[in-house]
Amino acid sequence: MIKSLRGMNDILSEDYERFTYFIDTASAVAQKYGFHFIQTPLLEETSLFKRSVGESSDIVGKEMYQFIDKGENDVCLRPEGTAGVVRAFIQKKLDKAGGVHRFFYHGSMFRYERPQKGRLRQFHQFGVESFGIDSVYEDANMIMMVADILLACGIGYRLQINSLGDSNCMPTYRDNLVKFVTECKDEVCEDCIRRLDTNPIRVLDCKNDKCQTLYATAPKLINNLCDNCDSDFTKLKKILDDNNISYEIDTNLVRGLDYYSKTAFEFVSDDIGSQSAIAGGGRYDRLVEFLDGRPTPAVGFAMGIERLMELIKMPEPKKEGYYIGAMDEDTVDLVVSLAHKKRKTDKVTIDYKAKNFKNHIKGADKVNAKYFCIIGSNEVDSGTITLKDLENKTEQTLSLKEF
RNA sequence: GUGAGAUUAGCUCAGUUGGUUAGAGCACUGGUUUGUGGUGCCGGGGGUCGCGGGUUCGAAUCCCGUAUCUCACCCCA
Repeated sequence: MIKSLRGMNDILSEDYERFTYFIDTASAVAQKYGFHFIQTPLLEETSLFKRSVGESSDIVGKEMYQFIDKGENDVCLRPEGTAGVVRAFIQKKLDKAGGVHRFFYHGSMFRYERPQKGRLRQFHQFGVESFGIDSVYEDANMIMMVADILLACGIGYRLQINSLGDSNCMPTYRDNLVKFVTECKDEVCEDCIRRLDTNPIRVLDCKNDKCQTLYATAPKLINNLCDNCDSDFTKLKKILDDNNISYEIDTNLVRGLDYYSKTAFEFVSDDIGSQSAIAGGGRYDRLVEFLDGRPTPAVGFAMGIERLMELIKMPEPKKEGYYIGAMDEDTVDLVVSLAHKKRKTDKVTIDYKAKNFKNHIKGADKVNAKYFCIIGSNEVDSGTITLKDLENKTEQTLSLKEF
């Protein structure tokens, strides 16, 4: 038997119902916030991700589905959504057009990782990106949108926020942190030594207890923000307070992708295992210019749909459509014709076999039909059919033509 | 990439110190005498016990390898 590749799942039946329910719900919220759908290719030039996500990240370093295509182009399946949207934004010259551009997207992402709960090699994200607004109100707007989406799906969460500083205050802070960690280099774990070279800020969320004890006295970025970043962060907290969105400040919250600055946030769930981040995002004011666009402030987020799946509370399924059954072999033809006619406007389920009443009604219940009718010799003789409403348990008689 | 646990019917799982023909519940399917409600009753189909080796008179059971899943590390949505 040929099986799907490791970490790549089929989505069908109830999973598909949940999946599309989430996308429909999230899309509706995004549209209320004035965002427009954008679809970008699954395959992009590899350098796009090297320049945006960053070569130091694990994603680019070892998790990309990368290959040379038949035209000798170095390409890869997208590992995340933001880079492609930014590329499209620049390619369509929207950076030069000025103004505000707001997009949402959803689709498959690919990372060559060891699969576990909430982590797949092909997974799906719903995300939004907002270009052209440097106001912290837009950062808050993102957080409120995620909160609205999660609320609409009945999903509980904890919100963690932090500020990563900007090109003004971050580099100075990073140097100080490197100095601090270097001084206790003999005591920290191997991973942290590695992080000093690759991405020093990441030492802050090291899970090693010993490291955490050492870092308790490390300089905190939150205390070393420049005036602009500091006042924005204060404002962000006020907006969230004013709108009754509770949050925790996590000074160790570090986004894994290089392009983030200033506001960083993560929505986590305590009910889905160790891969607990269900949504994450933040500001990335420098990314457009890194990708050769005109400098444009931007902010966005992405949600991991697979991680949300088991948390989504679905609405009660409603009875819908018709079930038509034949009592005799020679009325099956009529049932098929009636179904064909009725399907112009409604969902219709039929069985090609003649059965008795009880068996047909079992079938009707199984497909959750709202109306039930059965065609036997009585109906053919009288030219009428009896329509039974399975919800209200009422019946009405119609002529075959009226049906 | 590292470590641990799992894999038996479509699904969830039993299966004794290795011993006849591998079971249950749910699901599926047929019947319940061709006309009014699902839940009742009676039947039926369905398994290369993940795959490949080995030990043994004999393996679902013990050993080795391998694939996949799960959990954790790493990383991230």
